[in-house]
Amino acid sequence: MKKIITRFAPSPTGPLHIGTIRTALFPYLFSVKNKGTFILRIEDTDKERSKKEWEDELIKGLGWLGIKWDEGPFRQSERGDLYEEKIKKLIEDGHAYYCFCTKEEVEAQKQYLMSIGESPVYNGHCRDLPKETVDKYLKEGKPYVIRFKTPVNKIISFNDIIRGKIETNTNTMGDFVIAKDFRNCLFNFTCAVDDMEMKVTHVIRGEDHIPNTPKQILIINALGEKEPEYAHLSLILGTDKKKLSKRTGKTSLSDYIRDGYLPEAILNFIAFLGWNPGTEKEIYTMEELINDFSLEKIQKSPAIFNIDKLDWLNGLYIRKMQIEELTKACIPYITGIKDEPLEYLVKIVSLYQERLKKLSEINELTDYFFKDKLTYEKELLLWKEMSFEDVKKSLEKIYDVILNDKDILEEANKETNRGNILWPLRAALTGKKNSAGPIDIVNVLGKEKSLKRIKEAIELIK
RNA sequence: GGCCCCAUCGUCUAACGGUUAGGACGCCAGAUUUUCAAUCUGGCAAUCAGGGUUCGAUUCCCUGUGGGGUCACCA
Repeated sequence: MKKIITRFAPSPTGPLHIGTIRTALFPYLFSVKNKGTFILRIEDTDKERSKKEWEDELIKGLGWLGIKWDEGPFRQSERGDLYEEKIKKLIEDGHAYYCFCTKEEVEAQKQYLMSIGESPVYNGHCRDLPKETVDKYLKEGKPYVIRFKTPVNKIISFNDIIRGKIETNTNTMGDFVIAKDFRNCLFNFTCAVDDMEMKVTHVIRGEDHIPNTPKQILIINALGEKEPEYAHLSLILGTDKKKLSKRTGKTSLSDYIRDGYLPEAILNFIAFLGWNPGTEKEIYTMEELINDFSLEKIQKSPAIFNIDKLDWLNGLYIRKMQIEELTKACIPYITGIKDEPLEYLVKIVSLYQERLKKLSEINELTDYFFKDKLTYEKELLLWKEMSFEDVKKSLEKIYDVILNDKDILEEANKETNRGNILWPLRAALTGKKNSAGPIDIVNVLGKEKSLKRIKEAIELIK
């Protein structure tokens, strides 16, 4: 069987989008599963919008997720010679031609055609210009573009692995532009040439490329090769059912990294947006994904990005982490750290491991460990029917218990309701409505600090 | 507007043409509990509409509706 070659071909024109990750993940999984080759190709033919910083972010992001490529990164900006050669060949063979129409003329045509309800395509004005005229215009230095000579009224058909047969009449696409000049080729052309030259067997990409596919097939065929297989992934939508955008939520991977999502959770979540193994298992490592992946099980309909499920998954992966590893991951998020030893931080983080959904939450949850003095309303110390007088008595009692190293729980159980002891203690130690268990906190905070905070609480209600 | 794609709980989804339409997230209730989580138990909740084909349609076909994509000298 032919060796499988897939590619991920992003444009470095902005932050790494969460939807883009999926168009990287699926061809990656497919190629690794089939022991194929996965190529990273940077499509940076748009010199205005392509930036090195975006490429760096892209590569960093893929590394963070654990998506590894076998070949590349290849940059289209470095492949100009190849494109020039191919475009010349197309012109020589009569598959492409110079067009001298101005942008304005073409735009006006398009508007007109749309207004009368027809496909807005180029009218072929320069399609059959006599050679002498072309030479004359070129000599005069008249601005031009190069258009592909699309066959008239022909059905281009391909069998999409995910969607089945897709047919397009060439009349709906017309003679599209493939290059501004020999050194400035456009997307459909460079993409087709590269897929062909790199011997890509499976093009797996977003469904926004479906309309481009027949154009690319035409180009590849005109260059004398057979087109690859195509698989078009549905898009990821925001909660407003529109293409995921900044308006409806965070879209770039860096935002999610900053919030403290784990790569395992992002990967697991993204993989299950539009794919599932057909079983009820849904917690998957990369290894397992590779093992169970198949293009046939990919969903045709678009999926809405549901942050609640990601949060749940992330919490799950956080709970599975080794505590020391989790602590190290949390440290960058804790703003109050001075020179506390790692083992102390480990104790703090372990108090919150099962309460954490995102690493970024650790700061607010544990800030009381890093403050000298807590500020809170004295009402916070009140538990159910207690009066301030009751609270004061409770706190004084706990003070005595801790001072004399007595068992806190045992003492609390002597009360009619142990909340009478435990709630004011918790509030005094943390200054918060919700927290980890007070006895655990005393153990981490230490006797001296705990006593100090209880004393401060007693002062507060005086 | 032309062309193309899509359609099962709120969301992600399962169901060789025959299932009480299953699971997960979320939500609600209960258990546990000093709070919040975590955990466990239970509950609510879906086949877009109308026509066919068939003994039987979530599943196949047609039409409609809805949503999305695309129509660049962007990718």
